[in-house]
Amino acid sequence: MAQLSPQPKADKRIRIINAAVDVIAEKGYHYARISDIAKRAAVADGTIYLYFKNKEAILLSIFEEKMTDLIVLVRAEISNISGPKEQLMGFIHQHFLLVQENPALARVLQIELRQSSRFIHDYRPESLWAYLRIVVEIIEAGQKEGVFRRDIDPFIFQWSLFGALDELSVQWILSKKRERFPLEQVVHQVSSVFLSGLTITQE
Amino acid sequence: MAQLSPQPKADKRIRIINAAVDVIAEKGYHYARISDIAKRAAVADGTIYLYFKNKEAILLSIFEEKMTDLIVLVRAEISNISGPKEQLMGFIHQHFLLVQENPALARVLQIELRQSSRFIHDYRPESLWAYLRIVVEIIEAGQKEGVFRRDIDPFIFQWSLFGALDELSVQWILSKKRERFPLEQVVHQVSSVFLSGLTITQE
Amino acid sequence: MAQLSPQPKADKRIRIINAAVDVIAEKGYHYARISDIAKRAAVADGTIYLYFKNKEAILLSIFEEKMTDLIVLVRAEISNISGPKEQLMGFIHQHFLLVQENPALARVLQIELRQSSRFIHDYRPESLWAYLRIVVEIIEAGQKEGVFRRDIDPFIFQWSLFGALDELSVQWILSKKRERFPLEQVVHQVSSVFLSGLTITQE
Amino acid sequence: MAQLSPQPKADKRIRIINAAVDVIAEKGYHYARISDIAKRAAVADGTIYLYFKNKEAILLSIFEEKMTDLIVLVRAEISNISGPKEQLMGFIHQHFLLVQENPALARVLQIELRQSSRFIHDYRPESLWAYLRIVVEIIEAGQKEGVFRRDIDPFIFQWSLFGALDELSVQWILSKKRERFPLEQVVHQVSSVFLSGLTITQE
DNA sequence: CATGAATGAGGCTTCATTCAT
DNA sequence: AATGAATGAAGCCTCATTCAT
Repeated sequence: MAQLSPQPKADKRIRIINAAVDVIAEKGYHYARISDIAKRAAVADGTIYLYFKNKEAILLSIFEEKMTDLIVLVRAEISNISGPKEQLMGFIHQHFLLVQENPALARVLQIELRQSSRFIHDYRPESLWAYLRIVVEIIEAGQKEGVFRRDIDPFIFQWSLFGALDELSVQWILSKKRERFPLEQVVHQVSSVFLSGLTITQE
Repeated sequence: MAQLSPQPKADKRIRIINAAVDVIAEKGYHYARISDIAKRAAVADGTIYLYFKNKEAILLSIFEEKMTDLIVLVRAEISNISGPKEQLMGFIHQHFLLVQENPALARVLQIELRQSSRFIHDYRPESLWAYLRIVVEIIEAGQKEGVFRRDIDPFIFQWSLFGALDELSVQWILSKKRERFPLEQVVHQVSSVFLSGLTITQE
Repeated sequence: MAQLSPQPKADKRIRIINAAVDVIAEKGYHYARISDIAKRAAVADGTIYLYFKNKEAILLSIFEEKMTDLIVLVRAEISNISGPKEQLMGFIHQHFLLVQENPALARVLQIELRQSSRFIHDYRPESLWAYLRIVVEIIEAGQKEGVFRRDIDPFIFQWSLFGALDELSVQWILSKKRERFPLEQVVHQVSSVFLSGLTITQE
Repeated sequence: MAQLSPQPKADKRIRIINAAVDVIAEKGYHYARISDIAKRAAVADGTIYLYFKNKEAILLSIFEEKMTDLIVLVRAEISNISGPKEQLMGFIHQHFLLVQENPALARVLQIELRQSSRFIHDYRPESLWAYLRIVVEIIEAGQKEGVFRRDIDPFIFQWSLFGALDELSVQWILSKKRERFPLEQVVHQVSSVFLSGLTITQE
């Protein structure tokens, strides 16, 4: 039995995850069939169950693993930037950059994930919190440095910002004519509003 | 034969819609069974199909009808307020008030609706746009009056604000300990950030 | 309440029967809905159950009543003809004439009736036998007169003839291009074959 | 674990087809439940859908596949016979033989098949035409040889004969007391009538 | 580890029939 | 007698999951 699989080996789990991202992004979680994912991953249906407990576990694994990657990536980018305002802009920039470069993943993480009742009801999305912790840290640093208003609650702010980024991303993903909707401009506008709202006004 | 039905003629259609809101909010669209909705509405399963073409039509009807109500309500409230800043605060206030008073409906409108593939793929959520048009009108008025920054794109702003309101609502709905999360404070914080971000700084 | 119904009155039963013939001919027995029949008859769904026990009873009533009419009609025609050969030709002619003039009824009697499991399994189609008795009587008369072969079993002959008439009618009804398939020629051919087969050859 | 399944690998598809023939013959197409067929075939309900697109496809497959078999069989028999008259008798004989040996199949092919609206409306029953082509070929050969009357239209004749065979088969199948109705005699009578009707009379 | 044929639970929907008016 | 809104039983079909090979 020679090497037949296009990719080396052992990556079967990764192939399944990536296939799942694509298929779920295309059809939606509830309309994505295991057999679709298996076919795209070029494995047998049953093989999926060697790597994942069930369909929902795939979704949660996507979330866990991709978010972990993203956090590492974003943290790395942020660490090269100095100044809380600049870091927050960097975060916003990175977020949209990732959306732009991984629209399928973005769609799964932002829309489809919420289809899992476990995700909504029981699951504690630690990874999402870890992602947003980046924002909180920037804000708290800015507040300590006296750059950001102390009366802003970082907890509420993080969800406001995330909600805005999320919704704009969704609208961008769903948008038929994305050219009318350049992400660079979105980055600029969002940064402008949130930073103005956050920054202490020198009066 | 005493009067048993709580609402003698309270139209079955309304009963079904409200039952659907409750059940879908509880279990999620895909896990809400038609028979659950029928039972909650105290009608036979088949009766639902006298009023709605199919399951998805219930979801879309909820959206259409409830959004129409909301728009009327919010517009009425806004019309009593003068000044763009105050109106925007009023809008934010109203949004969270409605969420607080109709958590099940809020959940359906904000989370479950997105489960319908038709909603995502084909459907044009005119009602949502009509709702957000309220925001756009306030902003454009403020820009004309010179109260709001002209460089803010109302289109992007509306989605930022909506995203923030939406996400905070969701978090509030999902939040086990809502007391730690008083909506009044959320209103204050969000208004503060978005208004500061939007308002022209007098320097 | 003035006279509103287009037809005098009391004819509701007849209206239903005729509506049923049309609808069943169009859609087939199992795909014809009671509500379709009711609509075509311009009565309420429930009204049908004042005249018929259930859906199957409509089908059987169509059979009973229409066959009774047909038998009277055909017998009347035959009685004007003398000579067994001429009478048999007359019967064949009448059969196709009726098919041609009442294609919907023909379809129901010949195709759709067999959809009723009761018709197939329990029901004794006396009316059909009465119809075919006309054939048997002609044959037996012919045999007595020495015109028809005595070795022909009228019982088997009646079904042969009926099968041939039936099948040709069905093919004619189903035929898209009935012009290629003129019933007059069919009458001629069928009469020719069956009469030659039946008549004593003068050798 | 002894051998339990009667036909180890006797392809499930064949088991399903045969089960469907039995169940449909017994209860009629519209009253035959998929679960009945599955039970009789000793497979799960879902398994049927691995082999057939839907219920109607089972019926059409029965028709296609069984007719193909029948045509081969009948052609083989006919090819051993010389002389158009003898061949036509052979055809009639074979037809009733097959009915006698496969009453369930005969019932499905002759009665139940017509329940499928697709069969009636859209479907072109090529296989049936192929079956009847055997008759047409015999007649045309006989006409060429001068044995059969030239004024007989083979197209009309084929349907007459088929209708007669069909109706007699149905009556035989439905007949409670088949002994009163011996197929050998039916063969003889039908052959006699149709051959006399078809053969050129030597006067 | 891998396969993929087989399973079978379960839901949406239809529509004949009922019954309060 | 007539209505037609309401009923609810029942079936086709899907698809996540299993398991013999």
